[in-house]
Amino acid sequence: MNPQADNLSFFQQVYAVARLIPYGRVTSYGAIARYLGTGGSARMVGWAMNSSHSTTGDIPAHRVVNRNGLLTGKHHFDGPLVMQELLESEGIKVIDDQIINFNKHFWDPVKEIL
DNA sequence: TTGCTGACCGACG
DNA sequence: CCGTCGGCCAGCA
Repeated sequence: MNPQADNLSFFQQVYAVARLIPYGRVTSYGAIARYLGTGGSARMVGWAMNSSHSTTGDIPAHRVVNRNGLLTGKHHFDGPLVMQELLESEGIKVIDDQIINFNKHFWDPVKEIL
């Protein structure tokens, strides 16, 4: 089979969507995974973010949180407080690693991107 | 090469 | 309500 059957690899697709996240908005790993059609591969989305530091281009990984709006991956940044600071810098309130009004800031690629 | 782990999610009991 | 399990894919020992 052609490894290039699809346009881009799974990781590349994740990076593409992550870059499309608008300022002051957040999304979840599962939402991205669902948009890619993988659904259950939500873990790979997080793994892709882990490799995002290796990729060229700005990947707003701080705008990607888990389904609960919890900053689960904050420890993977330069510091455990970097993610929260970045979100607050964009007008998103974060208390105890939990995004306030998460639903209001939530950005679903499936609904936003057609 | 095989096996385990991982920034998750949903279902089941 | 809470604990547990399976699924998905890629990287690493």
